[in-house]
Amino acid sequence: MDQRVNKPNNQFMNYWMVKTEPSSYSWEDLLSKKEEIWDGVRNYQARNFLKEMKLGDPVLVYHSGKDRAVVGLAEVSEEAFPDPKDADWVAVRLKAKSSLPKSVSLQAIKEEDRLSEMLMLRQSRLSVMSVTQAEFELLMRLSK
DNA sequence: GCCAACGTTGGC
DNA sequence: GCCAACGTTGGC
Repeated sequence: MDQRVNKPNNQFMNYWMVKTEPSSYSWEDLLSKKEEIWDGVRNYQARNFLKEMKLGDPVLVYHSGKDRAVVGLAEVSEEAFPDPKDADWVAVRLKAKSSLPKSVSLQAIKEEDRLSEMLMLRQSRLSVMSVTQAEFELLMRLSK
């Protein structure tokens, strides 16, 4: 089933999640910088997702490591372009939107049946992944 | 600190 | 093309 939804301008909108290890780059870093090139992704599946990202798509930011929680909401502010460090790969630009009022922990995600199919659970090592509209909306509700 | 799950590399 | 060895990620 196609989980995408029409935007007013008739383009498809997708929902995404990116993982980051806060000790190397945190949500707070993105918040204070407002915008950042999201590069360094060296996995083919993740690269394919980066290439599918469209301007304005919502992007959830997840902290791996000690935090293990979805902490912030960003959006795609520039679609895929060659990774400045290695043109065989791609990067996007992300713009911080808002911190989640309440972060959603990995544990909370695991305890929620309706999130049991999430890619982040099925493929725990993937650092860029798609999120269905239903999953996105439920996560946003859990963050309030 | 350990380990499972992957992904990559290199010998054959 | 197979597979063992190795490196990395990320949860526990």
